Amino acid sequence: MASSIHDLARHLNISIGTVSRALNGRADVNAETRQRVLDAARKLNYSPNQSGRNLRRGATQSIAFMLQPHPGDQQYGEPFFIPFLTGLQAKLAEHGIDLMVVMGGPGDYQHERLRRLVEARRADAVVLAWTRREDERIDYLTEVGFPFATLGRSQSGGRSYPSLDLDFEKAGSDAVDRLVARGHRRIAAVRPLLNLNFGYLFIAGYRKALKSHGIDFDPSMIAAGFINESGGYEVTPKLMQSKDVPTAIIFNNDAMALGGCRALVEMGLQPGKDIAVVVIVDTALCRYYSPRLTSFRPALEPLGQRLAEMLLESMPALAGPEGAKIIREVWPLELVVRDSD
Amino acid sequence: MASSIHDLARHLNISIGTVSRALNGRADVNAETRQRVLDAARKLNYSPNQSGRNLRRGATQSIAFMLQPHPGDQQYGEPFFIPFLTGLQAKLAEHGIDLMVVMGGPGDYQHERLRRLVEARRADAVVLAWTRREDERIDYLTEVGFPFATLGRSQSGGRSYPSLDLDFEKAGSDAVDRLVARGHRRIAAVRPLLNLNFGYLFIAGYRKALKSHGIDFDPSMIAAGFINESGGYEVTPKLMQSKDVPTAIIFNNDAMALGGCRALVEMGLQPGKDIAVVVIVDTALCRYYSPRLTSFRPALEPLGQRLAEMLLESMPALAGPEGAKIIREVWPLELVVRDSD
DNA sequence: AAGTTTTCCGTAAACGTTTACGACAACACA
DNA sequence: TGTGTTGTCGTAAACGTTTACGGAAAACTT
Repeated sequence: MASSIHDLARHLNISIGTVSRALNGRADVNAETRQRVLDAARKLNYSPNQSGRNLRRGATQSIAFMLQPHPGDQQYGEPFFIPFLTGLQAKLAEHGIDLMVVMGGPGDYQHERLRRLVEARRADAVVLAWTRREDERIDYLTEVGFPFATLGRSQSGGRSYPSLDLDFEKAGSDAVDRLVARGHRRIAAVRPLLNLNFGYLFIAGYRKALKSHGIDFDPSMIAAGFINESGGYEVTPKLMQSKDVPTAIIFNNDAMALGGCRALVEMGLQPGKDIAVVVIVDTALCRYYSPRLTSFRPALEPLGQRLAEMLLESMPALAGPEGAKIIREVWPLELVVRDSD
Repeated sequence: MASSIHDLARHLNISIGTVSRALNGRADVNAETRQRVLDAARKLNYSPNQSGRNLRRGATQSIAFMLQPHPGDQQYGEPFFIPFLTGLQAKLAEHGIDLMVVMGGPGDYQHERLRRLVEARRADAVVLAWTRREDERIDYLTEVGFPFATLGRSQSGGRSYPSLDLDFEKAGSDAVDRLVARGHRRIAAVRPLLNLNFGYLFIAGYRKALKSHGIDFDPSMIAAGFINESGGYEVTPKLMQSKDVPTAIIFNNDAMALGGCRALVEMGLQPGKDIAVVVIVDTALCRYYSPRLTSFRPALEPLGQRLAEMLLESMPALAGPEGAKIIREVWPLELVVRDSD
């Protein structure tokens, strides 16, 4: 069943070298023989064995993404990542590169996994997510010189790798601006528990905006929880117990917001009426909840596409002769006004 | 940076053959030299190049899953697949096999993609989902003799491959039984639009149960839509326009149910009070909606684990000498009683 | 017509493994 | 001492590609 380049060559009475050259579009092969090779390849439906090609080329023509549960949590954040990966895959496919999503098990120590992947050279590069402020994966990859790009910023690894991030700081600040403009002064924020970078950025923007409006920062207006439904559900009641109750809550993502709203409803409060709710990272859930939640929405699929481009351009082997460009970008989040604030 | 088996051999003053044998745990190598090799391998942190190994072994030690948008729709069904893939990956990892999720772009013609994957031998086997009654992918794979397993049954390909499915027929029938027991006679069903097998099974169970209760089947009680939120939203009003309005609706999955409930609320009906709602495939969304939706819940992660086992046992190359066993199983869905019926 | 360039193709070496085969030593047995 | 047996290892071929190199023929040039 497995037809190799030898079969093809024998069938055409031609050398395997020529066949290979014809298939790979090199210049030094006669137009007519090339056509014959192409036809025969289709007829015998030959397609080159990846392992052989990889070995010879020293590259796998594929890029890995580690989809892993949020550390400390059991959530994959898939409503966020799936559209992102769709974009990533689409752009890579244009360059004939495969995307390989490796799933990290719940109890998996991600770093070991990454190490194996890199050392075995299963992929030519890797895309990282859930970036932390100090990220040992980034340190490791820069140290061994393995190509990668990150979704999200970090303070590790210098400026040696492409990264693409959303402007959580601006979104946090815009959210406050908007709520203040609508008359709120007691504004709470729900952030992720661990030291994920986007959590810091969000809160930084939140505090900056409060200050600009002359509102004192009150630590009891901030709560941290797992970034899923339960996290929001558990944490929201605490905010409502402070003596000076908030009139608005900004959630760091929509899963948390859904949990938060559930808690509010159970406390007899109706989101959007008795208390304003704004969401920073809106995946797909916000628009289906009633009331539909006002949110900041990232352009996930374009984000994936762009990161693919940036990664490719940073890799000399793939980018062509003009060499490696390290690009870093921060994208805005689009405000989507709905009914909850 | 890339340390090969030659480096290791040279460093130990030993032949590469012996190194390879030591690393692969073969019997004909002295215990002491094996230890030396292992130590040196760790020290130089050597790990075998996958491409070389793949080429020689004729196997990639990895299994592919195509995660693709539901055809005709743009949804990936990720709340369903992510836990499933987690289980799949966990079991495969026990055998040292990687799971490679290849993302199909929205406009992607899946069959071409599959063909490329198979012909290039990027993986040793493939796991299929979204199985249809007649499935050209299954026909293709059986024809070329490429190992695979399916999540879901099909009528294609004979009994030559392992398959694991949920008992949608029983769930459909149980749902009706339960609703009838609670006094309903006008029971509607919302099924997926395309000829996906689980849709047929669900409706088959539904009709069988109706018959057993002496209720005539009424075609206007069935609606078909995209299996996402919008699908449920669009289709539900039609059901409510029939002259003899349903008092209960069974949705084929939770995304559709959410959309359906949204439509009902807009019509002034409160799910769980004015009209009963039951969901067949509950991923994670049901429990967060209010009222919490009564549903049939699949054990997704175990499902993935089991399918991995079944696939492995069907592959002589991996299963060991006792050879290939083709297993097919159908698993029950667990009823979770909540507040919506 | 001889020299020079161009076009096309075959040869063979490499990429990093695994493994069949044989070699050699050590040991056992008669 | 000769013959088998066992344990351990080295040699070299293979897996399917790609590509540097060189050579023969064809096409120009003078």
